[in-house]
Amino acid sequence: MESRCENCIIRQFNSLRALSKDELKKVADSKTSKKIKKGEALFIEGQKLDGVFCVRDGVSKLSKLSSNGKEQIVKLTNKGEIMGQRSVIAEDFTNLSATAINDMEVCFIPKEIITNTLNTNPYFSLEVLRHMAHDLKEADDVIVNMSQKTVKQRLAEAFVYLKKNYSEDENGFLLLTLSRDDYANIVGAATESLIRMISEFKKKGLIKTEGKKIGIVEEEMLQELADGF
Amino acid sequence: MESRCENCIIRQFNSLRALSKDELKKVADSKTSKKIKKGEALFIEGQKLDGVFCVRDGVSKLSKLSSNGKEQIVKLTNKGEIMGQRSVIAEDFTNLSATAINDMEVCFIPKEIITNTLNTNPYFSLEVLRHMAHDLKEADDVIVNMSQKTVKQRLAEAFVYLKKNYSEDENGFLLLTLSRDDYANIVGAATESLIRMISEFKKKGLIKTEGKKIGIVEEEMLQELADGF
DNA sequence: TGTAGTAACTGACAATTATCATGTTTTAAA
DNA sequence: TTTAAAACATGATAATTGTCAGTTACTACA
Repeated sequence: MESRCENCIIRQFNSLRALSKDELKKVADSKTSKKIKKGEALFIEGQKLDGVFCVRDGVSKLSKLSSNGKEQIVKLTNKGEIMGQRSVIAEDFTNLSATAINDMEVCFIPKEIITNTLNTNPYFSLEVLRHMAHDLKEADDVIVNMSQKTVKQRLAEAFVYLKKNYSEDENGFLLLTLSRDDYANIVGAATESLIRMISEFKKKGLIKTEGKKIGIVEEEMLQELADGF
Repeated sequence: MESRCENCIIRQFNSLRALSKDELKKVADSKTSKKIKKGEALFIEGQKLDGVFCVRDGVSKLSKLSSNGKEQIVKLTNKGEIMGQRSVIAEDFTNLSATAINDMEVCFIPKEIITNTLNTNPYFSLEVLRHMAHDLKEADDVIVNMSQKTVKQRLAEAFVYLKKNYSEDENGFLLLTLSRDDYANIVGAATESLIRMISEFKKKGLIKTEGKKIGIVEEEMLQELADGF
């Protein structure tokens, strides 16, 4: 897998599209590709990152440990996203851990390339800035949801979100399969509470399950539930 | 109050310090100063902002309405901070409302100046980026606290935060006086629950009150409480 | 292919938090 | 200075959510 960034479609979806041909060449020359197996960590909260990760394939969770020892999932990354930029830009330790939810393919880009380009190419900075602005807005939304909604509402919202962003297979099951524990850590609830709620949703016909797999049956009703009706 | 940005100390604390003399002059020529009274809004969720606000004095709350109609305070701004940049950069409606908690003095800088400078001065972009990276990290922390901590812990944390960031008067009362409602909206709880908790903290000698004013008595114990001991 | 370990699930109960109702105090305006 | 409105406060109760203690089901691997 030594493909050149110049030919990589993924980059169209992130800030790397603002790079010139020359810059892109430099990235391609210094990047390394990695495969990460399901369950493995890309990086861990508190580490110093010496580069960023560009996700070619697979999904990861960005999480943080609370002082009570529970993990909170802050964000799921999409294909094409860049991880670790916050830490590289702020020259700071990561505040989050990244763990592969399924098998992943990522490219690692050393931080020197990133910071150099930030210093010289304002379009790149602006792209990164836009992306971060988007993340910040999403984070605000999460804060409001976490503080003002019940666990039931948050779970309903999570299902709608997953369907919209990670689509489903031919039988109507979410392509992204999360453990009950992961769901609990997204929604911020005890695993047992969450399992009960999944059972309840299933009983009401809002979702269907098949082993770990979950399918969204009544998207509109889930959305209404999430909005408090 | 037609002071020149060139002489304004405030700018040392935000991304405007990356501006050249010329750029600063342009800002000074196009900026307007405003006084905002306690309780008044600087902007409201959903508005299109045509500039950013640089806070010279006073404190404001950035908040967002949940679908249940309750307000959630996402962040308090400090003197020197710039508000509205996320919206201007993303060319997006504001996702937050900004309301003055006490009387404020702010400078309004038209967005054209900001975007022009972002396009031409990479140091400025980088400064803005760093600031946004910081905000994003803080937002992650808030998410974790909101999801994993009890109301009691969150309130304890809020008190410690307020003492650290907004200091206190000669009698040991927090300089920033918030209504019980505001506290409830920071902590994400019903006002009644919050009032009860304040009474409890007071009874235990962790804080003292005098009308609306609140003083932190046992900072370490509050911090421990916040961390779950 | 058995078996250990993990994940999924359920019940009973306790703790936390919200809601409603009501009273008191403070604030601001006539 | 009176008076209405808002903010603060408390009690009773209900709803939500967490915890503990188990059982069952799946998965991996020796």
